[in-house]
Amino acid sequence: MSETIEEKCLAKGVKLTDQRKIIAKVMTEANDHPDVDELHSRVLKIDPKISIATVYRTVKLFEEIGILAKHEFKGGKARYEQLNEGHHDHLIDIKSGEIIEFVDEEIEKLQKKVAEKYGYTLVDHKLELYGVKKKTQ
Amino acid sequence: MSETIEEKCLAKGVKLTDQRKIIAKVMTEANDHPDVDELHSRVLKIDPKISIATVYRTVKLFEEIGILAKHEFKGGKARYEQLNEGHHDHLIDIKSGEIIEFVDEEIEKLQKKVAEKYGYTLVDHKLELYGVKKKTQ
DNA sequence: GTAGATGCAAAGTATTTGCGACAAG
DNA sequence: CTTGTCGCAAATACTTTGCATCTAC
Repeated sequence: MSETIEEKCLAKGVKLTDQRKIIAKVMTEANDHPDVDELHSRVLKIDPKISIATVYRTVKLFEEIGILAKHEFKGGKARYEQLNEGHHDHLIDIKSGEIIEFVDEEIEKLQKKVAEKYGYTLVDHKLELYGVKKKTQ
Repeated sequence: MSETIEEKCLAKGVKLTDQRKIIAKVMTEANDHPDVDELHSRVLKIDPKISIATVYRTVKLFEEIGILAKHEFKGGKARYEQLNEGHHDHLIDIKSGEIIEFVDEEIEKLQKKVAEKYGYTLVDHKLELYGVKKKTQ
């Protein structure tokens, strides 16, 4: 079911260059949400020749063919994460910057309902929660 | 209850310059979500001397003292709107760019619940729905 | 072999900032 | 008066792009 990024590229007729393979690998191994700079420096550790322009071009391409998701959280640079089957939203710790992924079916349903109510079909959405850790847990 | 922007500036000890008054007026009269360029050109019609730098500084200031909200919708420049008592979220028509404001108490409650579940106190959130108009309404 | 990808540096956008002149309180 | 603001232009931050070269298929 869950194919690798490389398989998806083949399926889409996208050329599999070394650079793309490396970027795919780094993103697959990442379990955070790196921005382009961060991604670039991780990629440089594998191949020090890859340019930042290629990284920009590649994340854009990967986003278009649906294997990466781009997030523009508050006041920062764009950050990316690998897109798997399961959709999720984000809860961001405004102190530490930590990002928690969550799914809430009920909210998803209500969103669809709101769109319908205004005569729209929901095609996408963005939900970000910003919070602070509670002291007494 | 709902004070004008000027009253809020006084209350916060913020100097009321002509430029700020004009920007406040334009934002108060706007019933859309202009970006800084658009705001600047509206402002120029009243006083052609006001610089874009001042507009940037002012919207930032107004955001800090809680009288404007900044939105960074998909792939565009930052857009602003006046913040009134009632909080609302946005439904964006991805074809026309039209923006519909909505409130859904149930979603709000669920968001708080999600944050709680992970041990967080919700301090802010962002919910944007992207949709296309239905043909048969 | 050829279409498309890469690296580089230059060009774009959007936004911020240093500074001397100026104005609000 | 004094502190903060303004306009200007230069600077910054992020991202895109033109072009000559190279590479996957």
